[in-house]
Amino acid sequence: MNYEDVMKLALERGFYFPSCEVYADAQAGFWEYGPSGVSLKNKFLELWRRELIRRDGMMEIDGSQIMSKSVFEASGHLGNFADPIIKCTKCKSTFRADRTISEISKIEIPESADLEEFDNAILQNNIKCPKCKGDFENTRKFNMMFKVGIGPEEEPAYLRPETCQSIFVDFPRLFKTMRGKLPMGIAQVGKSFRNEISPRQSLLRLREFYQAEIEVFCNPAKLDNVEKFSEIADTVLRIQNDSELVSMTCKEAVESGVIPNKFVAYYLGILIEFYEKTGIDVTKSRFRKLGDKEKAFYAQVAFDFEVETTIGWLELVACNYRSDYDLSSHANKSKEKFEVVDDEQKVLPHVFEISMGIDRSLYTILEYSLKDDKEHERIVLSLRPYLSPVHVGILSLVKKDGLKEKTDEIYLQIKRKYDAFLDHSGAIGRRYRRLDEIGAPFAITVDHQTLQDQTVTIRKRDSMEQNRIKISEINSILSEFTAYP
RNA sequence: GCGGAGUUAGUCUAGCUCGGUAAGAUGUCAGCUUCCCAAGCUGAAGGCCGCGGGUUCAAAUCCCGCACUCCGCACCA
Repeated sequence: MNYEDVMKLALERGFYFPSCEVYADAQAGFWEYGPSGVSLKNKFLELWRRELIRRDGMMEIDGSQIMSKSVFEASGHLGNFADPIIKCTKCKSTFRADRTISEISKIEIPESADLEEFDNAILQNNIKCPKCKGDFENTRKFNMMFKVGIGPEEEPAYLRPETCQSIFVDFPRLFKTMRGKLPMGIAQVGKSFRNEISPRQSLLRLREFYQAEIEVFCNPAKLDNVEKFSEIADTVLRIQNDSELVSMTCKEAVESGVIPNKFVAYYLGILIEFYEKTGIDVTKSRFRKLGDKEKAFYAQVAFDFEVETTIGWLELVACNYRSDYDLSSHANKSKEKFEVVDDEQKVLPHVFEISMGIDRSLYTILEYSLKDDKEHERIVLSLRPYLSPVHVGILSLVKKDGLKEKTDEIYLQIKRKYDAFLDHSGAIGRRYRRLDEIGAPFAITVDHQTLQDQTVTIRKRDSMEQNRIKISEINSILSEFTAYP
């Protein structure tokens, strides 16, 4: 199913919808998760914790969203997380200064250059607005961070543009107090904020968005000394290097040099094993190795994990080898010591990060799971049972003859343990269809026979087949089939 | 931010040319009936027609701004 089908489902069934929508001054790029969306998101994150955090023995923190100016001076975001832009005085169109100059005059100025360099180049080469030939205003920087004023004096601080900065800043304390030992993974789930020029496509480009970030701190001398590598040595990765897409095992990727070392390969391996369990078809995915121009300013080696969707390739995860960029910057700025002892030697750890876009991942899971079952005239959200917002619908075939009461009784027995939805009203087929649309993998129906022999029917979402089971078996069956893998 | 297309009940759409205080389908809720896959009947709720201003006795309809959504450009998780 395509973007519009997913969007419609999201709006109608409470997955997500625009923020502040009743007001005309609502800004673009802000969306809210409804009940189904929150339930899906929570389950997705639980899977992430199981498959990455616990699997690798990482620790998880929860940092502030507002961070001090110094953090972003050190991280480089104040200087680099900004585009030089120029605005036409006549038609008010805005352009990227570096791109416009290179297109018209073939002069390459790095985007981090002084603003005067852009102005000079524009003057000397007589560069005019490509649309209306008007003159440009002076070049200015558009920083994508949201600035906030703290307290009555409005002391400047910023909403974090990525969650990981608190991980870097907290690293010395965590290493000391949590008995740290390299390699050490620290993870965080939370909101990040970027003042995008043009937010677009609901969850896919937001100004306020969720990230699940993992920063693994390691000894740069030991990047090929990875005990756990054997766990993923035979896991297949699809890697796009330049224009060529190749499928190879992690072991082959390291041996051929496509991936620089076992350390990076291990994390790409467990990442793809995680995504396999979300229901996304990983044969439609790739790790795209980024060229120098595409990489973020802090990255030494970068792979984007992308999945093919109906609106094109979508970047879900950025995997960056950040070297000691962050720790040395924070060490210099703060004068704190960020070195740690590994094998009786002082080292400044290097960092490999797995920066996951949660909202985009959830969208992609929905798109891959949503099916149009034309034969039975229904829309089915075939989510993996452990990700479904509702695990089971509890239905009475009819309300009368005590069936309603019996149904309520069963619902009460299981509602704390499972996400169960109780429904008595309307035709039974209609209720099954509704459950199909929110992805409930099971429906339990109480009928007249239930009152005689304490059995119910259990219906499976994907096959629509029904079996009769004992009430006493409901718990063990649901427990088995809604369990995480 | 630019260019193009849109915005009328939860959803989809009619009405706009030719101003006269909103229509249908579907969905939702309640009841009856049937009793295992969107059946039927009855009833109800739900819309300051994206927002603001103007023209007019009167605006969903005409005019002007703005916002948002979608498609391209550029940027990114």
